[in-house]
Amino acid sequence: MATDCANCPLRGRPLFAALADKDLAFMRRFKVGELTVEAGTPIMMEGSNSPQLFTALRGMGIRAKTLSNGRRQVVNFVYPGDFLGLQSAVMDGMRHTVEAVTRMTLCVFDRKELWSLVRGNPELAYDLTWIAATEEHFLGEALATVGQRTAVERIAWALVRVTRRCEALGIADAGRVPFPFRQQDLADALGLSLVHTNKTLARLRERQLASWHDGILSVPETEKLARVAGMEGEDPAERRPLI
Amino acid sequence: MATDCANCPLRGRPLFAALADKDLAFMRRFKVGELTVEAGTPIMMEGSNSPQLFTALRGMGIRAKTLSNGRRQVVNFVYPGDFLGLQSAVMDGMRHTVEAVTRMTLCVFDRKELWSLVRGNPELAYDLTWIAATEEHFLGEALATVGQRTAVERIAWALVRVTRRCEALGIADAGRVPFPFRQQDLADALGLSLVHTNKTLARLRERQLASWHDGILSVPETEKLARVAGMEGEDPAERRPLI
DNA sequence: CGTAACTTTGACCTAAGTCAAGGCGCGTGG
DNA sequence: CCACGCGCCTTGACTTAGGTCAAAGTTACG
Repeated sequence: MATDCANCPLRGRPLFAALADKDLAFMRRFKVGELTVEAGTPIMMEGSNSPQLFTALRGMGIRAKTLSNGRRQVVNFVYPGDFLGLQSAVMDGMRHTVEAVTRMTLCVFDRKELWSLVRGNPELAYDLTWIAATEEHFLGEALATVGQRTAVERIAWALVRVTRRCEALGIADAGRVPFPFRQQDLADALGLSLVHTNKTLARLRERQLASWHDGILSVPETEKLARVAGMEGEDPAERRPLI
Repeated sequence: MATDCANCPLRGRPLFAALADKDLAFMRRFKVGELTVEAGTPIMMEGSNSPQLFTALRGMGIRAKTLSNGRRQVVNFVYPGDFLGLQSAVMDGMRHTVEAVTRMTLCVFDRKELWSLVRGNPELAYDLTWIAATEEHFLGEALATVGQRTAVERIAWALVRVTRRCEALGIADAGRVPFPFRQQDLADALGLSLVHTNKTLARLRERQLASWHDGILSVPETEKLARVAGMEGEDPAERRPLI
């Protein structure tokens, strides 16, 4: 049975901004159900034009796009609270694939109602723009990372981002956070080869900066790793709207 | 003297979607003036929180961010019709620098009015989201390019994108389009070194696929270059809203 | 137990980076 | 009016970070 938005397990987490009562009411109407998928299931396909929008409630996934030469770029790792499908709604058709990596539960919205949401509820329309702009910002950072940083820096950057995100989500436990992906996924996210990713991770492990086993990433001192990444100047995950 | 939005030289270009009369009226109120800056002028600074938003009317520029190690990532090339400052408005403060590369004319809007725009005019709010989502999509492509393509492919990709953009804008003349940047800028956009960029451009020139002199890029057969880039599956610049 | 999906390691290779030196056009000031 | 300085492009010689190939561990599962 579906959770009521008012009792959403995510809302209230430090990461998410509070929502006014009337906006919550609107959300409730907008939400059409919940979807649970097994690990490995594709949620949205590149090119497809899904009639649904989602918010990840539980579990993790991957956004990726595949080039015509067969190579794959992981665009982002999906964690609870992420909104999926805005591109497909606003442009026409999805521009990347989203796939569940663990079992996931998703909040389902009706795409057709998006317009009525924008029309009827400016706060939520603003939040939507906020989300898109934030995603844009993230991709800018990722681009700068892949374009300008070395392998160690890239990996350190990614691990720090994930750790911070999980901390803000409240799913971190003493520097230990869920990271249920394969090394290949991380490699594809950072434009590195699997082998080099593996070796670089080994070096970070030796230096006691990060270890990652069995889907658990553990970064004892985020600050140290952030210094390795050369990300001193960066803002640590700010509060975001939850739709 | 400022151009009236109704006579905007851009509106009406094939690239841009038409705007309803009442939305135009709204735009007119939203617009507070015009700004002309000389080549080389920074328009928005990383970290700053400019009280203005802009739409590029004439001229070209660069969006870039600088990492703490001093390396620079060019995030995008700015052409007429691009909206500047959404990030700064919605998040807090600009996340990258925007700099004029030629003399530019910008349409100026009052950031404080953004909220009233979202509230009072759902069409425009939707367009705003559209713009952010499109920018996000572009950055995803760029990320995939820098992460997964070789040097030749990257450069070919960038040149094709610019050419297509200019064609849609109606500022292309038989495959010749304005591209007033330095090789260093292109290199920084693609995560390549200046030297390698130069040599790769030379090779494309020899193969008669693209030549670029004195700020003019000329791509005789976009399709051929697109094939070199490995971008067969890609959508050729769709119609976008102009704000 | 066998096999399939990941990770790890070692040996070798190459695309792209770095360094360094010239070239070319333009603006400034002597 | 010339020269010299500066910003940008070009080229060649050499180096290297990271890629590719290949094989052996490790688990998990049927």
